[in-house]
Amino acid sequence: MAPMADESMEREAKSMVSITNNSVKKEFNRGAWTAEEDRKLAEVIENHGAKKWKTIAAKAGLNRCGKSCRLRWLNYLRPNIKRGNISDQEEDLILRLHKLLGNRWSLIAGRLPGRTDNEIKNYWNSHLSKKIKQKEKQSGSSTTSVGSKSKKRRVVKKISTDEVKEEDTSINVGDQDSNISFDVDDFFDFSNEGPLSLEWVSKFLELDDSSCAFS
DNA sequence: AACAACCTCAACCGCATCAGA
DNA sequence: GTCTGATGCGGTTGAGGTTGT
Repeated sequence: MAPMADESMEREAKSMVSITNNSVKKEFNRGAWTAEEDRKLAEVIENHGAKKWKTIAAKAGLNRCGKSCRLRWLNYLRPNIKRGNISDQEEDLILRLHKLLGNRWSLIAGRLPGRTDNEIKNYWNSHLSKKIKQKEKQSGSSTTSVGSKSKKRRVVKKISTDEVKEEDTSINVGDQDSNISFDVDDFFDFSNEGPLSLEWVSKFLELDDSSCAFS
C-alpha cells in the first residue's frame, strides 16, 4: 500500500481524540500521519536521536503521543526500511523462524534486515497463516507452532545471576518429539547484530532443514 | 455501474518489562 | 524494595483498496 500521508490530510481533523482524565484533558491527533508530520518527526529525531519519545513529540510540535511517534518512526520513517514485496527467500525464512519462535515478531524481524515486526506480522496474518492452513488441510497433518497464540510475554532479555526459569526459552526444533533443544536467546545472540548473516542462515537452515513446512 | 465481500496494512490498544529515582 | 514514567511487544481494529457478482 502506498503511503497514505498525502490523502490523509482531510482525515486529520476528524481523527482528534480527547483523552480525558477527570479534569485534565489532553488531545492528540490520531489516525494516518501527514507528510508534514513525518517531516517534522524525522527532523527532530535527526537532531536528538530516537529516544525520549514524549520529548520528541513535544519538540516536533506534533499533537501526537510519544508512542505514536515511536511507531511511526520504527515502521515507516526509519532509514533502510525495505518496502514492497517479500521475496521468496524472505518468506521461507519467516516460515522457518515462525516455526521456531512462534509469534515473536520482533525477533523474526531482527533477522530480516529492513523489515519491521509490524510488516512481518501483517504478512503472516494475511498470507502465510492461510497458506499454512491450506497446507494442513491438504496433508491432514497439524503443525504446532511454538509460542503462537500466547499472550505470554517475551523472555527476559537480561540474564540475572539467578537461574532464570522461563519455560518459553527452551525450544525444540522441528517436531515435538525432536530431541534437538537449545536456548533461543543463546541462539539469537544479538550482541553482534548486523545484516542478514549467511552463516547464521546456514546454521539455522541446517538445523531446520528436515522440518521445513514448505518453500 | 453498483454493491458486497474480501484483503491489506498503518495505526491503536493494553500489557509487560525496563530503568531510574 | 517500591514507585513511576518510558519503552517495547503482540494482538486487534478499521479505513481504503481490490475483486467478485
